Amino acid sequence: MEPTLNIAAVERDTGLSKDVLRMWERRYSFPVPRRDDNGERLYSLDQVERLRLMKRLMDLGHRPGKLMGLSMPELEALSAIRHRPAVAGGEQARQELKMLIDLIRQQASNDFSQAMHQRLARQGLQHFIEDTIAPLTTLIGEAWESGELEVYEEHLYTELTKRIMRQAISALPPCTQQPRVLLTTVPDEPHLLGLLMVEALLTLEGVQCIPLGSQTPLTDIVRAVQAHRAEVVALSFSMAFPHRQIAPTLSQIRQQLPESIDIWAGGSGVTRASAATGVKYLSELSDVVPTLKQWRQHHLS
Amino acid sequence: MEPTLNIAAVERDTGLSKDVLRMWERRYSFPVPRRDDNGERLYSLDQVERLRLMKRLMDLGHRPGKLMGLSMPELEALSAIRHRPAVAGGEQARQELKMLIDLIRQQASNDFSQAMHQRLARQGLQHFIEDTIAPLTTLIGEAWESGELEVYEEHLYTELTKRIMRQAISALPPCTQQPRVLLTTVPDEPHLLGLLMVEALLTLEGVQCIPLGSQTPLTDIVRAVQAHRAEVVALSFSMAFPHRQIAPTLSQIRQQLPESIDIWAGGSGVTRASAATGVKYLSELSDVVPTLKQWRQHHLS
DNA sequence: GTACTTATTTTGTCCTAGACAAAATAACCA
DNA sequence: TGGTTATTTTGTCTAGGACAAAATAAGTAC
Repeated sequence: MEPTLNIAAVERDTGLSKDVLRMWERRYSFPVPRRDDNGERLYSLDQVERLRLMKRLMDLGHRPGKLMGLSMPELEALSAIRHRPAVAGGEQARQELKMLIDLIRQQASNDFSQAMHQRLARQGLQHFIEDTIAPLTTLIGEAWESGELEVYEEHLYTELTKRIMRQAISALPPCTQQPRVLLTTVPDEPHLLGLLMVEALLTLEGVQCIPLGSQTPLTDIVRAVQAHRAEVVALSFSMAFPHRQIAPTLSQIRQQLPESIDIWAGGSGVTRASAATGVKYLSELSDVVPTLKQWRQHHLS
Repeated sequence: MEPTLNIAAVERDTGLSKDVLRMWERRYSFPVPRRDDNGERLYSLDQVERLRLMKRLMDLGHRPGKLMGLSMPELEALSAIRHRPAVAGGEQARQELKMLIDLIRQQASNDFSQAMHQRLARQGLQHFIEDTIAPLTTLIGEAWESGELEVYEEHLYTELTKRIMRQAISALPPCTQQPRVLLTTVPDEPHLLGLLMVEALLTLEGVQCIPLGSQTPLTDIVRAVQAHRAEVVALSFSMAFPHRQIAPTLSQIRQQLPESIDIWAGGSGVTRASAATGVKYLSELSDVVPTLKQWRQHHLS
């Protein structure tokens, strides 16, 4: 007797909303789940598996209409294609990073943490971020996109890496220089790793950071900015965040904050988002420090 | 021109689902939002504020039907009532904890972190968790329930405390003893602090912990257990998690895992949940170590 | 009065099916 | 080839009906 999932469970497991699941059934005749005595949908594990794959492909820019006609092997083939260029840097550097990922895949968390700590000690925080964490996170992202990595492996990587980052940040001396930057993500966006990298880079530049963690309601972001007298709000959006919602979300925050306060939006999700007025988009990690310098030049002269 | 929120924004800001918002409007005639040209709901800030308050009260066990008739001052009065007994321990201990909370409220994050580090060094990890973090988190919870604390203050507390905890955990030596415990939360449950306390206590007992962070899809929890050959899955549910969903969620995981694997469910949310078969409920942090000892006695003899 | 069982109310989540706007693409023209 | 305009695609909103599980009230036995 195979287990089945109701529509709420499928929403949680796939990230596709109930509305979308029902609409696809209406429009494309997929997925058509069984029904229980009460007429409620019961999805099979196969259907959920396919939906997860389709969601992953859609986060890469594919459209549901095109994916519907494809068979499972065709979808997997599509997923294996590299969509973005591989990590820059020498072949040796790349091999080293691959080895770190292999540790995650072999469930060798202790070895992974130890190796990362060593790299941090050797490279120093700034280079550790630029040359290890950033490219490694990109590699992890690519591996996930192409289906080589399980979600739980990505979770483990993220959790272990967050620990190292937070540890490194709290080892830095407290800062008192301008500006004060409030860092967080909006609801439905749990990914915090990119923002931690930003926080580390900013802290290295002497910026006072106020880290609110992830998923702060917009109302509370606005209130926190006022309470902390922050001059900048930094928000991050991942690929998985519904990119249609990014611009309206940013506009809503913009609307409730005085013009004098900067909003910086970053993360791999923003590249596919339409622009909101009065918001600075940082598409690369390397944009952070120049944007900061620009702010200081503009406000501290 | 006052800003207005559409139904999706209200869902994000209040945690009340669109279905619930529409149903309340139909049933109780609150909230009745304005409509745009397209007939879509536009909620005012006042309505959202009231909804946030009602959600907080409902997480405490109040029912919407009773709350609907009340005025805003009456709701606030209701919220100010203590629902759970205050933190145990002497008056002096309590005052010290209150002072820590005050640091958060004064936006003195650095002072807070420093004070916490001092306490950790003084008390040692085990007592730090039992005598500082656990009661402090309870106090924070109470302050939030009674409306004394803003959401962003709770976020800041959580983020700073998570950092200290993670730092303390990674300072411990790697463990090799049985069992292997996989720790995570389910989707829609972002609160990780309680689980970090459990992880620390378990690590102190020599347990191998596999921390997946928060919000792992159920499918991936199951896969991770298999891949890591974990013997125990520890899940945590906060007050804010829809308690109706706890039992079905746990049952679903139970269904997909072999009987030999323990499921431990904890957090302040589980006390209001109905029971799922084959799941151990840990209602208190102090249940963790006894439950572990029981497991070891049962499996390692 | 207390403990237990049984009705009733309350409440959230699911359902169908229609509508529309914004984004993405195709078609067109310069 | 580049830029503008139509068309298609897609997600999200809408209304109102239905039902089951949880919570409460009512009833019954001790």
